[in-house]
Amino acid sequence: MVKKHQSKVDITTVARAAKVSASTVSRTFNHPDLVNPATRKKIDRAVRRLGYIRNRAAQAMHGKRSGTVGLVVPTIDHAIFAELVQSFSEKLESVGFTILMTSHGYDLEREYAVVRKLLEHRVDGIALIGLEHSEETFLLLKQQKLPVVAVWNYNERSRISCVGTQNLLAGRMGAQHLLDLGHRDIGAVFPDTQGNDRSFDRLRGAKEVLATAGISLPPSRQWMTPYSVSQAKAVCLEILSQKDRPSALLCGNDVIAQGCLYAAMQMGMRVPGDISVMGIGDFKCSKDMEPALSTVRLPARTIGGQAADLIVRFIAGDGLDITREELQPELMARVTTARI
Amino acid sequence: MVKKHQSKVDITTVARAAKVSASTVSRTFNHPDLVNPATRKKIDRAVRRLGYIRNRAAQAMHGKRSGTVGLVVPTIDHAIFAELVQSFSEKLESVGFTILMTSHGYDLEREYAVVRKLLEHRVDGIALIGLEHSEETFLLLKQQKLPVVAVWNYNERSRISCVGTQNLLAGRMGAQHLLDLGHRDIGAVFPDTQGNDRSFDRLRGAKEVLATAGISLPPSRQWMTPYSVSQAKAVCLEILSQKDRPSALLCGNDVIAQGCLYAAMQMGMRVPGDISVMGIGDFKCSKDMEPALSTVRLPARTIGGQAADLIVRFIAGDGLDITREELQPELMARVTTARI
DNA sequence: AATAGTTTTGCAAATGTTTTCATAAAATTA
DNA sequence: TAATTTTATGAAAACATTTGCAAAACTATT
Repeated sequence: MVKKHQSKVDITTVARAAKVSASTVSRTFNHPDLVNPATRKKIDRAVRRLGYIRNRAAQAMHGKRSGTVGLVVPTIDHAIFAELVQSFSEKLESVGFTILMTSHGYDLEREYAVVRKLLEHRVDGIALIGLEHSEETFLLLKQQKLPVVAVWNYNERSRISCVGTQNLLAGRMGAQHLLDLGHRDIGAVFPDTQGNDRSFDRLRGAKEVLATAGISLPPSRQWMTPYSVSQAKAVCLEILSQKDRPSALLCGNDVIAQGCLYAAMQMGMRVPGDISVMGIGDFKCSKDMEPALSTVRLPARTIGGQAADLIVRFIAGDGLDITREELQPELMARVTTARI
Repeated sequence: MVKKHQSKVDITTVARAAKVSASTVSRTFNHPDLVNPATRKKIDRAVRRLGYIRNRAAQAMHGKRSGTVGLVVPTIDHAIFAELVQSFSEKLESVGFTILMTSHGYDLEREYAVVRKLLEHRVDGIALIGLEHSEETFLLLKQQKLPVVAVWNYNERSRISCVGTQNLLAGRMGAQHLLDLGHRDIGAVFPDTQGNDRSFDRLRGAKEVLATAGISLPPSRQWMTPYSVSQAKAVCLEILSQKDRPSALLCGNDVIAQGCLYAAMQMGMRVPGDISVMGIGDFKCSKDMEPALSTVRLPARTIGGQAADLIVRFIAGDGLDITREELQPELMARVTTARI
């Protein structure tokens, strides 16, 4: 082997090496059945020898699909979307797509920017978390006539296809559970609901249920903390140390609930003896916490999988009508909540 | 407005609408200073009106960079890489790159396949987790002359550039800490070290230190569990319930340690009173656990940030010499470990 | 052996950009 | 005002592929 393959090798390099035309090489990749097995073997060898790698960019220029799907999440830094993202991308990768993942840190302006970026890359489809997006984003997406799926939330009147649960229901279930256990003085620990419809709906659901039971949720019974164990713990330390504390805490999600648990533990309080703690989400390790966390299960893996299926179906060209798939949250009454 | 812009709008559509040539439109994007502000405004308007979005694929064909960086992780489903990935992509996104993320589930064969896929997409650079990869992968990467950075591990003789810590050191520090506290009967709870050099090195480091102290780590003192709170908890329940249990447990990472903590709690055992638990990693919430987890801190955010910097530098063209950046693990002695 | 049918291949056009080079227009200098 | 420099624009080639069409090479059928 005298000659090193320094310079970039493209399809014509391969063609020359195999003594065929570029078209034939292209065909070996895209329609192998149309080319003579013998030729195919020759070409295969050349490809291997030269270390040729197809250029998706060039393919994509022919209206061919790019083979990528965009995934837009608020953040990657948390357990929250981990299972969702994993099941979503597993499924898509299994049918040959690559995921272009971007995050925007709960900033809908930045979301618009990253969606644009994905569009520049000519993704074959886009999945977004949640149903709250800027008007510009919706417009952009509509204009493109691109498969789009909102994941995580379900809403019967959503402007785009969605697969997820009604967070409203989850909020209701959480509150109802506490009510059923006899709690009347309930505190809510939620993240900022700005640009976060999941959280907003959950809180709204909870308030609804409480209201019909004649219980209000005054500002003094609401606390705000981002989705962070640390910060939630800090907030809860304050809540728990005030003498007039609620008998139960409904948390915006399991991360916050975990913070609460740790706060209680640090103060030597018993859960659920001294205070009940209710989460929302049911993350992978919630059932293993000590005490095991009562929560409302949102079927993340199922959602991710179905969302992937849906987007694949869209890309395959089964129309683009708005499709909505609802999955049900489920009460997981475990140890951290008890009758008062 | 009579005519809808149904058909795909490309650069020439815009050019026509703005009554200029395609070149000028292209220039407005790539070298705005070369075009007359007035023309630029005209073009801007046309772009906006038509909803034009540049086609990166077509750009990429000109040797122009694709604006993407590939990130290959074993899994997205865990806390383990969350901080790393977040800081890595934050930094890259801030300079205009988009992340192409793929996972392989600790399978080095699949890793090869996904790397190939990234190459097809003509990423401008690739970051991989760890330094253990298949020979084929190394070959492929070398052939391509592409910026490549291995993240998480440091090794002075690595075959590719790397930024990370010596997991060996982390393992040593963990073991040493337990030794310093007087523990002589130590158990190790680690994941399978197959295809996971991080874990392998940590265990090796621990064994080394123990050996020099004259302590061996017989099979009966080693347990295996994947990185999962649930499964770690299950394994630890067994460990703790045997009457001849070690006085301290060194865990492969903080997720496993968390499982141990929960197991102890469930059995009503005191940590560190009845048993000491040591983690490795120092995840975001480790300091907030109750009791606060003693662990060896691996500076994930710093690693992610520096890796991103390095890859940007590579892409910018500052040569491709193998560069190695070492970050130090740090002992975080907290509450879960105590003098025997 | 001639014909018809089938399989395999290559040519050339097309895809959406960027960039080099040339040219026209405007601004500056003498 | 003429000559020179600068600025702004367009034409066309280039990039790495795919694909429609047609030619060439086989096979099968008479």
